[in-house]
Amino acid sequence: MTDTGKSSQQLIKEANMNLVFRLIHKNGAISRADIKKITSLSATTVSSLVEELIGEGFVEECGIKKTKSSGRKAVMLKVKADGGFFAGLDVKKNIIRADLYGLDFTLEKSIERSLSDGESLAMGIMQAIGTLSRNKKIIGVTIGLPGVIDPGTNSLISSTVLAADDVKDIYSILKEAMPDVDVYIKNNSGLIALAEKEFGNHGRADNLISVDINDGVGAGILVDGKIYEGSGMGGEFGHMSVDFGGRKCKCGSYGCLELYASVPEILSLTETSSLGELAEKLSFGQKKKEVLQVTRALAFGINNIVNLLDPEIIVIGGSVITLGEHFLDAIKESFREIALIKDKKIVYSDIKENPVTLGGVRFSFDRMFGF
Amino acid sequence: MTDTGKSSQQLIKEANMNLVFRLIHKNGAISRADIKKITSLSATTVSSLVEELIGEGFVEECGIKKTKSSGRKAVMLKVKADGGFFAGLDVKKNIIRADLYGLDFTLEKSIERSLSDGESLAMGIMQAIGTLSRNKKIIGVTIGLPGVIDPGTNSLISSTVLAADDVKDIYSILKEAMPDVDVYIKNNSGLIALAEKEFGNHGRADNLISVDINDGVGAGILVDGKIYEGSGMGGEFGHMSVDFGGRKCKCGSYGCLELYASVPEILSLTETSSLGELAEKLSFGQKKKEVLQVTRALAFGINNIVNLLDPEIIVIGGSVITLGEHFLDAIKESFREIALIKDKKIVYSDIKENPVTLGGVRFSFDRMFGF
DNA sequence: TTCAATTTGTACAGTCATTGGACAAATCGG
DNA sequence: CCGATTTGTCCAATGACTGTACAAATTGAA
Repeated sequence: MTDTGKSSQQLIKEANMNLVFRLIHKNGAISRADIKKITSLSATTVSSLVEELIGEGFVEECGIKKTKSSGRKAVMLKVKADGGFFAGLDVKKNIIRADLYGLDFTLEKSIERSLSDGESLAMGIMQAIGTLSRNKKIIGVTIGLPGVIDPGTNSLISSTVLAADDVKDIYSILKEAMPDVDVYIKNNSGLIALAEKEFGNHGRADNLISVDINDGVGAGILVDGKIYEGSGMGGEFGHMSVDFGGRKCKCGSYGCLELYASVPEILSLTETSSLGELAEKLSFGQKKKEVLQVTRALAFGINNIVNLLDPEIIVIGGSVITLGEHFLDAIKESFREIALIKDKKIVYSDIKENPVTLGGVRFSFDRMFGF
Repeated sequence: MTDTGKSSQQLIKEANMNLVFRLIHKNGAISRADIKKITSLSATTVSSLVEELIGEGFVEECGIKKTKSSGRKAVMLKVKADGGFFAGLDVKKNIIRADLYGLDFTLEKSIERSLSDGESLAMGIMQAIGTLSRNKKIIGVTIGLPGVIDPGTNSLISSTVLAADDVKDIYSILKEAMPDVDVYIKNNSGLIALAEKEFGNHGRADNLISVDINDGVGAGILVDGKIYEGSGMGGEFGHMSVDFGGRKCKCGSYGCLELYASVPEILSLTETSSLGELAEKLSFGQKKKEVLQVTRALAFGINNIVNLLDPEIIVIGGSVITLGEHFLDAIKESFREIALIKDKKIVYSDIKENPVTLGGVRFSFDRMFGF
C-alpha cells in the first residue's frame, strides 16, 4: 500500500489527524463532539488526535460554546494562528514578492524587492525568506514562477522569463538552509488556480480554469481540486489558436490568443496607452468595436476550453480586471453567441492578495495536512 | 476518514487486498515471495490475503517457478480467468455491441445486435447482457454511450444521438435485475481513452488524450490515469474552433474542427465517396492538397490541446485509421510546423477489439479492485 | 548419499490505532 | 436540588499488520 517506511496503521492515524485538523481549520471553531459527528470517528479517537494536535501547537482551545441546549457545554477548538507560518513567493523576472501567512491564512508580513546588481535569484529568494522568517517558525515554502518545473526534483526545466541556471538549484540551496522545512517550486498559473478555488468568492469548484491575462495569457487548470500539470508544460492558453489563417505568432503557430488578448495587444488593437485609459473610454461607450476583437477572440478561446474540459467555472484574473465589467460583459456576450454550454460561469477574480503567493501557501498547507 | 460504514482497518485490508490482486493481475504469474518484495507487506499478510483471494475464486495457484537458484521453489499465482466476468457494452443509435471478458481480460463472447421494431433500448441491453451471462458469473457491467451522464446517479442527462427517455432508467432496470452486480453507465469517449492507456501498444501514459474521428470528432481525456469528466460535458473536441472566421457550425460557433475533420467533411473536402477510396488515392500520392486542409485543421486542434494540457500522448482512433500512415504523417508534419512542443507523441490507435467495451471492462475492473 | 545453505511459506505472539461501553464532568430546567 | 442531557475521558476488546521462529522444499558440495 505504501512505499514510505510507515506502516499502514501510522498512515491511517496520519490521515485521520489531517482530517480532523482540516475540519478545525475549515470551521474556525468547532468542538470535539462536532468533529465526532462529522467524521464519524469515535469520541475516543477524536479526543486523542486533538490532544496530539494541541501538543504540536497547531490547535488550541478557545472558550466554551454558547448555546441554549441542555447538557455540558462544549469546549471549542480553533487553529493556533501562530502555530506555524507558510511563506509564499511570486518570482518574476527581476522582482520577488514574498508573503508570510499564519496557519489560519492571515497575512502576517509582506516583502517586495527587486534583485540588486549581481545578486543571483537564489540569493534574493533566500534573503526574502530570511527576512520573513525572523522570529517566526516557517513550516512550508512554496515558490511560484513562470516556467516548467519537474515536480519530482523541483528543478526548473525551462522558462521564457527566467534564466534556467539561476533557478536550477534554488531548491537544493533552500533545502540545505532549512532541511526540515517543506519546499516546493511550482508554476505560477497552477497556484493562481488553486488560490481561486480556495479564496475566491464564487462557490468552491473542484474543476476550475483560471485565465491570467497580463503581458502574456496563461491558464491554470484544477482537476478534482488539484493542480493539473500533465507533462509539465500545459496552461499555455495564450498559444491556443483560434484563427489558423491569422497572424504568425512567435511560437510558430498562427492566430494565437496572445495576438488578440494579451495586454500589449489589447492596447495596440484599441490604440490606447494604458488599461486605465481604455477602461475610462469603455465606460463612456467608446472603443466598443475595437474591444470586440479582443473579447471575441477570448470567447472563442474560452469556449474551446469549455468544450474540451467543461470546468465548473472560468475565473479571469490579471491586470485586465482594471477594464471593469464592460470588458467582462463583452466576453460573456461573445461567449453566449457561440457556446454550446451557454450558461457556463465566467467571472473576474475577486482575490485582493497576491494570488500566486496565496495559492502557494495553500499548496504547502495541502501537502502538509494531506489532500 | 470515511463515510462508508467500514472501519479504517477494513479499508486498509481492502486496499492491500486490491494491491495484491492487481499485482497478480499485472504480472501474469507471480509468487507470494515476489509480492512480499514488491509491496513490502509482510510475508504473513501476503499469505493471508492470497488465501482469501483464492477462497473468493479470483486467484489460483499455477505450478512451480522454474529457476536455477537454490532454495525452495516458489508456488506461482495467477488470476483465475473464469473467476468472474465483466460485460462491456457499446451503445450506438440503433446498435448494441456487447462483449464479455474474463477476469484476465480475455475476450469470452461477443454480440452485436440492432434493436428490433418497438424494442426499447433498455430491453435490448437487458437482452444482450442476458445472452452474454448464460452460464457465466458476471461481476461488473459498464455501458458506454454517446451522451452526458451524471456519474452520481448513472442517468443520462443529454445525448445528441440517443433519446434520453430511452436511456434514463437503464441503470435502475439493470440494477433491479442484477442487484449484486456493479453497473456503470459512462460516456464512450472516456472509455476509449481508458482502453488506450491500458491496452494500447504505446507506453502506459497516465495523461493521455484519445481523439476519435468518425461521423463526429470527440476526445477522451485521461488525467492521472482516470477518466476526466469535468461537469460532464467535456470532450467535445469536434467543436473546438480553430478558425473563428470560418463556416458557421450547427453548434453555433464558427470554424469548428468537425467542419474539417469529421469523416463526412473529409469525404466532401476530398471529393471522394469512401475512406477506402481516399486511402488508395493517398497511397498514389493523390489528393494531397485537399487532405492538407483536414490535417492542418487537426494539427491546430491537437496543438491547442497540447498547449493547454500537455498530455504525454495523443492517440487517434476511429474509422480515419483506414486512411493509413500517409494521413497520420500529414497530421504530424502540420503539427511540427506550428507546435511549441514539437516532439509530442501522436499515434494511431492499435487496439483491435472494440475500445468502448474494452475500456468499459477496464473501468469495471478498476472500480472493483480499487484505483 | 548426506548435510549445510538457501529460499518459500505458515504459525504465533506482540504492536498499535480504532471502537464501544462505562463513567465522570458540566450544564439546564423544573 | 435532582433528573435529563450533553461532553469528553478511561479502559478493555477488536482486528490488521509486523517480526520472529519454524517447517517445508530444493540445490549443491562434501
